[in-house]
Amino acid sequence: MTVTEPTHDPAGLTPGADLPSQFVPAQVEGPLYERWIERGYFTAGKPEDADKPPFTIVIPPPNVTGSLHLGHAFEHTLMDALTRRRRMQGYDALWLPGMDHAGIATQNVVERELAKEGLSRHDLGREAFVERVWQWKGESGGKILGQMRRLGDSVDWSRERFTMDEGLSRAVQTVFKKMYDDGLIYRAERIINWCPRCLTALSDIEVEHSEDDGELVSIRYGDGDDAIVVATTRAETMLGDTAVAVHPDDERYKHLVGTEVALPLTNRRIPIIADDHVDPGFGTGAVKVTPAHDPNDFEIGRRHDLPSLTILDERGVVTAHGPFEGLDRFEARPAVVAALREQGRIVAEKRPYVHSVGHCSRCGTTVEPRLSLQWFVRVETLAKAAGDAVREGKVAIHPTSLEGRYFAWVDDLHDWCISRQLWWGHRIPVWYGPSGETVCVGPDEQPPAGEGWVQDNDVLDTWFSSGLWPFSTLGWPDDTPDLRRFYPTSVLVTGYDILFFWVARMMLFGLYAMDGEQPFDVVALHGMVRDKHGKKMSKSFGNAVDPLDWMDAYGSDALRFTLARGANPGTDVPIGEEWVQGSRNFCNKLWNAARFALLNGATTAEPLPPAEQLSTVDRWLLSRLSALVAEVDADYEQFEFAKAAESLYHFVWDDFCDWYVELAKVPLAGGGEPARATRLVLGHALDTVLRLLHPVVPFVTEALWTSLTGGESLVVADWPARDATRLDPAAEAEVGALQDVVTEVRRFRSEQGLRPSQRVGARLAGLDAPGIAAHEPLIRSLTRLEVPEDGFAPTASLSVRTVKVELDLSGTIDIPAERARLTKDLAAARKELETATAKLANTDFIAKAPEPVIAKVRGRLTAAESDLERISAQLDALPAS
RNA sequence: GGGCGCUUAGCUCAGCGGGAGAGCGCUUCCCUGACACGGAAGAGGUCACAGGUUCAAUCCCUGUAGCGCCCACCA
Repeated sequence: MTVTEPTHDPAGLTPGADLPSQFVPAQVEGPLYERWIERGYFTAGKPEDADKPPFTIVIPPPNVTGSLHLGHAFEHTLMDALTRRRRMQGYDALWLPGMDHAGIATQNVVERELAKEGLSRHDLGREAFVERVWQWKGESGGKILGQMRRLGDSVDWSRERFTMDEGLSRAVQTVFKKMYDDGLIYRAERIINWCPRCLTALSDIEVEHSEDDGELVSIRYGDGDDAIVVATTRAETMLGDTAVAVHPDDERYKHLVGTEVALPLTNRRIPIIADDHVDPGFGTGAVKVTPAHDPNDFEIGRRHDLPSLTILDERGVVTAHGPFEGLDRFEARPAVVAALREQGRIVAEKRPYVHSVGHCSRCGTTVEPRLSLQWFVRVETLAKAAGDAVREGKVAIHPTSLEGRYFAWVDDLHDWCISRQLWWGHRIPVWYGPSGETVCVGPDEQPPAGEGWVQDNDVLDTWFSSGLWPFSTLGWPDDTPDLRRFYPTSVLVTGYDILFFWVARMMLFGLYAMDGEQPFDVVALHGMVRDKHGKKMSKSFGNAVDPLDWMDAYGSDALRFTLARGANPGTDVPIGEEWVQGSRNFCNKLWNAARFALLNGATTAEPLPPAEQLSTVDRWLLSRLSALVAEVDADYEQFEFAKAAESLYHFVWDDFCDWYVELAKVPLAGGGEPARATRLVLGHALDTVLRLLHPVVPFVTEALWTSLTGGESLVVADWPARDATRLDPAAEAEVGALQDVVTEVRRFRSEQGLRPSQRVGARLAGLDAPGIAAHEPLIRSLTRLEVPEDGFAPTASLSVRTVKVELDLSGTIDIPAERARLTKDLAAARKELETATAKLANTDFIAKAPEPVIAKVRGRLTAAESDLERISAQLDALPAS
């Protein structure tokens, strides 16, 4: 290492520079990110990396019009940590960024903007509207990119993609065409979920069900002996009834099956039919059948060849039915009931009834089942393959407890409605001819020319294009170097909430389009970020947090570390500002530990000396460090970020700062060979910890590491190797004993009310025992016990393990306090003795418990015995107050 | 209506067959020459309830209560 003259550099970016006493994230983050970008560290697939194994993550593309919320920050922290670690491990790591056009969501946002100007999309026309959305995308997308830079995301910006890119659009068209030709995409008239506000079809998962209050009314159809009573929560749909259905075995109605009944309020007569679907136990056992407005009824209608009568238009307004025409469905409902009541046909009054109602996941409007002509994906064979890929272990789902949800969905999937009556999205590449021809147009084909040909007006479900993301972003359908190198992707990191929306769809498409090759090897599912009381974050509830606010206040590292600490696989993450403050404190602690080390000449310029040349304390730290490397490495591998972060936190704060640094002050002050060794241990331990922490907290670690080592960058530094040779149980035991002694003396001091500044002379005995030998200076340093002067007169004593400490309290000992303390300890020791004795007296225990367990209890017994003896003696020796 | 999960310190959560843990909060003392975004020492829990299995249960099994999530075309 070249020796650099220390200069004042508040950012701490210059090797050898002085560090300020507080870590100031704002001074470090921007310059470091710039530097990383300039040096091209995040660019994958460079020629010189050709020999490295590839590692790929594609980002779950955020909605262009949005901004990143804490959930994104969480997800990005995990992906960045995985990517950075792999890069350090010597992989050619690609984290591919990008955004989603998010069809319906984006269109809604832009329409809302237009509404402020008093315009609708129809005022602009399709082309101008789409142009407007592109414009909006340009403005809005920038915010997300800025947030990603703030977070420190190590994405490969040269490969950024957007689902409406030309290349990705080609991929969409190619898949559509292939599926169309394979008969996996078809057009049909079906009952679909319709949003009367968004004016488009929705897929099943875009409908959210909630338990809503409704009213069940019973209506009498027909008169006299032929009368039949039906119940409904949607009275207005009776206008479209084309039958009444009963169960075939229902004796009450057998005589009526095959007859007709007059439909009230209209002059239509409708048949009474028998169908298994009807539950004779529910209500009256008779059901009104409205094929055009209920999926079940549609099926019944098909079975019985009933006509479908549509009575609501696309906005949910009643069409052409006398007095009700022009009424909204929710106005029509009470109007119809009132009219029926007037005719005396309401036989049971309205009854409150809670039932499940579907709502548009985008706008909350009650979904209307609607009969219409739409495009569908035939899902059966694709879903089977998607299920099998997980069953056969080709794709692993983490945590496995969430596999069940995946199977439940994939194994029972209805055909997927993919057409949307929107303008923003991939237009369906199908053209209709003047004489009813239908032509699906591939990406490199020209649409049919000539009079009368028109393209389908609809666009594709936004999840159609995001389902292609793992390969469309890598250049498919072309056989590109990227595709060959980086597909299948390594890990998919995403929330369990879009397991169905996205993960399952990528599986369907990936396996289909890539000839059975899975889109990713592992799916790592994370939970949702919640507020500090575990409540869902939402803007309307007022508990949503902009990650930028916390990054501004506490730094990106603090936010990232907080999120990582909460990342138990698959479980939700509560987060509050106090948590982030705690992480900020941790970063600052780390900063100051490094500052101490640098101030005291810590270095990595020379190799770590062999164990024989190191003190017990040094060997202890390196042993702990060795265990830490193994733990953290294994935890990262299993996506156990919370555990990894926790281990690192405690190593840094407890082992390194509270013990090692304090202990190191003694040899450092002494100089010579011990000081030299200490500087090396400080340097190497810090170096390793910074490497281990870098994936999670990239900024502080980078700033400190370059200062400490003078190295180029942690981003491209090597990941620490596990090294079991530094494990040293003897040193750990010895320092454990030392810690016990120190803690006990401190406790004594504290309970005696002795201030740290108060000089206390003490004589230490029993230091000849193994483990404590030669640690007297350390003990004195950490407990602030002075070497006794002439005329030392001990007035108090305590003993821990083999060590006896006699103190000169100059007659100020607080006898009642000491008696209370000892009495409490005595009681604890007695209890311990009792339980251990009882256990060992149990013959079943002796006979059946494994030997190590018994040995442990024996050990506890002897320890308790000696404690008892020791404490009793101390109590006896205590002068009467 | 199905399926899954949760109930551990004031709060948020780890742990999971053999001596109850963390962070924050709380109490006392301390601005000691890395750090007050700090240091030291503490208090605080019949691990929801009831049975069962076991030498041993917070941990396994059964049931009860409360909470949460997902799925579902029952009028």
